Amino acid sequence: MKEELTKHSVVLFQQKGFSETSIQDIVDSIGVTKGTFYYYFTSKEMLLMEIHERYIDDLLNRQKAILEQIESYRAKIVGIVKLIIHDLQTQGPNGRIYFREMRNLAPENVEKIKKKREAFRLNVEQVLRDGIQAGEFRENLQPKMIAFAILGVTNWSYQWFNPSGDVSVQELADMYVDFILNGIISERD
Amino acid sequence: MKEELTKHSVVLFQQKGFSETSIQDIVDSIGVTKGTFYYYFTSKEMLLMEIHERYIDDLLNRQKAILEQIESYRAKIVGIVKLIIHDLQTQGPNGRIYFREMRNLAPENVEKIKKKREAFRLNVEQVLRDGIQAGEFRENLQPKMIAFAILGVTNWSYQWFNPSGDVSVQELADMYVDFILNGIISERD
Amino acid sequence: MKEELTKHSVVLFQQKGFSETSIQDIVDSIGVTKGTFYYYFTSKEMLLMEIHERYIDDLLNRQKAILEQIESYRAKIVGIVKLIIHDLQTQGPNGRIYFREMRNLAPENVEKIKKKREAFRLNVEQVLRDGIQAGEFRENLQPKMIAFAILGVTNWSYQWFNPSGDVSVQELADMYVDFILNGIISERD
Amino acid sequence: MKEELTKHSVVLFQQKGFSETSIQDIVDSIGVTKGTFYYYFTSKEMLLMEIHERYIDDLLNRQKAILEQIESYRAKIVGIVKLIIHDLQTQGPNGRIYFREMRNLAPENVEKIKKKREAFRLNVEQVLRDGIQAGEFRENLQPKMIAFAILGVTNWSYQWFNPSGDVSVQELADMYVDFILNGIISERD
DNA sequence: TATGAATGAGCGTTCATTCAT
DNA sequence: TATGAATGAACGCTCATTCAT
Repeated sequence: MKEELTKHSVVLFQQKGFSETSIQDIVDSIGVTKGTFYYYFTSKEMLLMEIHERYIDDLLNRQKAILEQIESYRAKIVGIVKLIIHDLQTQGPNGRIYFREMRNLAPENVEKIKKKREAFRLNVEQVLRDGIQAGEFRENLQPKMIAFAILGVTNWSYQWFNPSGDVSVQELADMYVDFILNGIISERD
Repeated sequence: MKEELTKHSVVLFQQKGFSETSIQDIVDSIGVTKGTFYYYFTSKEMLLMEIHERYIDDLLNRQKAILEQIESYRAKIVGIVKLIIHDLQTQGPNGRIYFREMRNLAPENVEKIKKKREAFRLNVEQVLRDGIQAGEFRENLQPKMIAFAILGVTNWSYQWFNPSGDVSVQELADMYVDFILNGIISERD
Repeated sequence: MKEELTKHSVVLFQQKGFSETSIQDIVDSIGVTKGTFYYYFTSKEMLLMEIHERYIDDLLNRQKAILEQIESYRAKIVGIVKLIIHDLQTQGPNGRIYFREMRNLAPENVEKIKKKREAFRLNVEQVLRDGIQAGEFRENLQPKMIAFAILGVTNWSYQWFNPSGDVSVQELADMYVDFILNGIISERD
Repeated sequence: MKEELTKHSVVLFQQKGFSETSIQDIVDSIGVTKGTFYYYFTSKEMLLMEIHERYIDDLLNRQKAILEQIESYRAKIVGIVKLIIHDLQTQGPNGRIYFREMRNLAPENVEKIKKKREAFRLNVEQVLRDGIQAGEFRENLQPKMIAFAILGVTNWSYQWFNPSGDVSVQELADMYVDFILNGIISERD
């Protein structure tokens, strides 16, 4: 039941937004009463918190696996990009909430989640830094800014990409890996 | 007064979100009463609509100028990237609302705004398409997806970039132009 | 278990009030679940009813003993005053509920308790009436009003007296006996 | 309207208790909506706070007048007793709330009211102390405890006395003045 | 004897909106 | 042009109670 509530909440939050989704909406969507919701969650915020935490924890775990298993820094970046893009299909709504609704958490919870999100980004930064030193990436890159740029490319796709449209998730991932690695210019200046 | 209301609304919406900002909050921030608000706006949604429309119209105008005045396609892309990034400083709050709060518009209004946002993106797409044909950009690019990638890099910065931090808006813009044009890889494989 | 539930309820009711204490609070305080509560009590009101009834029945019994065993009417009054005041220490919380929470009983239960409370008071009244006739008390007293006055002095102490403070229960009882018998004036006019 | 709301609230609180009276009950009783209530009061607690404060402030003012205008200490005590008893008629419901519902205020507000209530009692204590020294009252009295006893007699009447019954407020006041001054015993032992 | 899941009614509160002035 | 009183619907949440197990 708790799982059920979470699952339906995620879909609703993604469709209408956290503030715009009422507990009534959630419980109506699975035919139980509000009391039931509060039997499983102490508050609406706690539900959002759980969704956030579960998502980022999962992401961090899988990022860790990539960082440990793959050797070249280029391959690590490729792995992380593909990780995010592939989630579009399997975790779509979860991700869309994750990338939007954080304002509605209490300050202390925002902090907790922010730390984990930063950890994810800092890992990307570290790969870039190491890869620059190893000569795999260009020397004049600012790791921090470029990490944000890469995450911008991938995360932004959660705003518009339709996994069941013309372009498949695989194709998108390949294109973005190529874009990130090579840019768009036809030949070096 | 209408201007005043809009300006303060933008700041509040950006800080707390549209749903989380009450009309009371808005009018309190400039010391008038709710009646006054409804003298100038027919509804809270209409205010949001105006903010959106004004922002995207302005963006489209300036994009148009770039497209018309600059010759090379590379330069056009550079121009558009710099346009978005520079707005971080001058239009920060406006942009942040623009990139987030669209859910709260009625379907017909969403459609209206969406069309204009698409126009902006389609212009980027067109530049890419033309640039590919002209040999300025790599041939194997999918213009649509790459347009989204470029906008991802730039728009995402509205989520985290602090214009008064270590890195200036100019520096960020330069870095992102470089990233978009050249990617991160050190040398072609 | 029933005893356990009652005992903890009494303490909680006294601390927070009947309406402000939830069944959850009660069962949490002894580590069982709500189901258990409803196994032993048909409703929250019934618990309150039992507390009230038990308290007043006990009080009536002990009042009866005093009325039967002691001869002089003055001594009977002294006995009753001491009975109430001494309960402050042994029955504190019980008494405090008794003197406050009756509103939350159903009308028919209120009636039942009220009758017993009245019986207690009427016994005081009777002692006064008999004592006046026997010349032990002043002639111009209205027994009913004076009974209320005496109970006011004693019962009110449940609102403020701290049995473990400077003044002991014994001292308070002695003072109040003296006050009730002699008043405060220094000499007869 | 605010006055109206307060007046009806007082009656309802007295009849059913604070927790047992809903905002809906209050607004229904004068045919407005809940929104109206919250236009005038920031919370239910604030309403209770206002009732308390208004009542105790008024009481303190009138007590002050008595303390200043009347010379003998006996007369001062008589004045205070009559003040409280007479309020039964004019302020009945207000008083009944005052003597019961304080648990529902936030700690800081409880403190504020408690201080004022204590001031009232301490004034009685002071009169007793001065009166003892002046020889108007018996020497062996403990002012603090006796102050509580006197207030017990008077305040308790708010629990049972019906001003429109057999005994008038004046008669009750006279009886209680007599009781407090002389006690009930027929002759000294 | 005790649990735990579920209910449903109600509560205090918020808020966009209306409208007479 | 602006106010302030009022509305009414909705919201997050609580809680006494039920009941199958």
